[in-house]
Amino acid sequence: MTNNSKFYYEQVYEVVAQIPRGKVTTYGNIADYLALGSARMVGYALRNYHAGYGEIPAHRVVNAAGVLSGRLHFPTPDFMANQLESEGVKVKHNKVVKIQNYLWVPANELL
DNA sequence: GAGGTGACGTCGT
DNA sequence: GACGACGCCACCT
Repeated sequence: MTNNSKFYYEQVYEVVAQIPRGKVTTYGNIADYLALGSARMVGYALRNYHAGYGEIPAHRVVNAAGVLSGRLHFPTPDFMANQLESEGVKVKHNKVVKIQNYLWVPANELL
C-alpha cells in the first residue's frame, strides 16, 4: 500500500461514526483507542474529512476541555454548537457543559 | 529535501 | 487552581 496513512483516517471516521446521538468524545480518547500516539492526528483526520469521505458526526468530537475547537472548520461557526444542542448536549460559549455527563469513550463502549 | 504549522494533551511552575 | 511551555506525528509550502 502506498497510502497507508489514509487508512488511519478512515479509522477515525469509523469511530466518530459510532458516536451515539446526544454523546460526545474527545480527540485524546480516539487517539488512544486507535493508538495513534498523538491527539493531533485525530484533528488532522477530521480536517481532511473535508475532502468528502461522507457525512460523520464530527460535531460530536471536542477537545479534552470540552471546547468546540473545530467549530471554525464547519460550514457555519454555529453549526457545531447548534447541532449539539439539538441532540440534548448543553453548550455554552462554544464549550460543552458537564462534558463528563455526555462523554463517550470508544475503548469503553466498542471495547 | 528541509522547515513550519496545526480540529490537542500532558507536565511543570 | 490557573497559566505557560514542550512534545507528538502527518500534511503543506
